[in-house]
Amino acid sequence: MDQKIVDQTKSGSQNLGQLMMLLQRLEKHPHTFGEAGPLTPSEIHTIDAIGVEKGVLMSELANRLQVTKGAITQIIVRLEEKNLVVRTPNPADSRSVIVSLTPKGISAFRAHEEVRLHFYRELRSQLTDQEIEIFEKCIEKLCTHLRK
Amino acid sequence: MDQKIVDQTKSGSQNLGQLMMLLQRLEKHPHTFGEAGPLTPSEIHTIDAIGVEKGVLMSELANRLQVTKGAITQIIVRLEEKNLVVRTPNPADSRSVIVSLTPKGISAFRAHEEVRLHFYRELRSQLTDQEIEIFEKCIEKLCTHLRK
DNA sequence: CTAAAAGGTTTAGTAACTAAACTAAAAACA
DNA sequence: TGTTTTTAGTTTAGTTACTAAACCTTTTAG
Repeated sequence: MDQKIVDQTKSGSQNLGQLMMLLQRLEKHPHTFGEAGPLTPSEIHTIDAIGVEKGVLMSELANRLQVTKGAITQIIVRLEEKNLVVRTPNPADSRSVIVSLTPKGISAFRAHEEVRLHFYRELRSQLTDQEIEIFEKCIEKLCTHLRK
Repeated sequence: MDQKIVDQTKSGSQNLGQLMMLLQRLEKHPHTFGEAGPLTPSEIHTIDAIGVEKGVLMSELANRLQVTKGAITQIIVRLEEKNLVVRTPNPADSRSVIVSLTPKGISAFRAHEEVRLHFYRELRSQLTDQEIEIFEKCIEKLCTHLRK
């Protein structure tokens, strides 16, 4: 009777596990984005977290990426050497440092955004409007569920 | 007009990015499974890939986990030291080695399976039957899409 | 005005790899 | 059959992406 549900749950959770594995694998190797040379996953991830809007403090970045301040210092040094970000002193508080993207960094950000969008558009093209709606809802649920 | 679709695609791809980040974060720290002590993500992942059915060759394991043979040797040495796996010579081919789970390893496998199932059941409980069906379909599409 | 907190950096150490050189056994070939 | 090539696995040295802890500087609080 409810053996069917048990089996469904099992295969569904396995599929979800599969998906997680594939996503992880996707984000494992360096890729070239825009004018920037090949960037490691954590480099492009950091650029993504800085964003194009305005500068970010080191500590805010550590917060967004959920790593220690020391880790941020290290990766920002590397990105600065590659001319993808700049560090400017914060006029409002001389302890802190504002990190922002250089034009080259912005180009990498845009290129990465484009890759994501392309991927997602491709996926959407294979689904009906109703399916898309439900899928997005599920992803959001999954996210809130993971954040707990 | 189709500005709406553009915006939807953008937010959807951002949600998917969010999901990827959360999944990555989830699989970042060691956890305790069954009788085994705390296991790192790659340790439990390897145990998962070995499975309870029957032994696996080192090379098959490298294949499943998509890492080099050297990486497998290293992690299997560690898992063997922790008494979670055993290496037995392959009677059919003396070059190769069969890896299989010890009772302690099996207990970790089961515990991990249970965590996944619990997580997935929880998610399902928040969705209607129809939503579940569509969600699973989307996950499968996403998987095949990622494997391309 | 001093003590504590907050922002960053530095250093040493770890996990999880890779690439390349290596050994041994099995398969292919000629 | 004997030799070459391939396959299975190991070893080693080096890399990336961290963490934890000690350390400066400023800023904020009592």
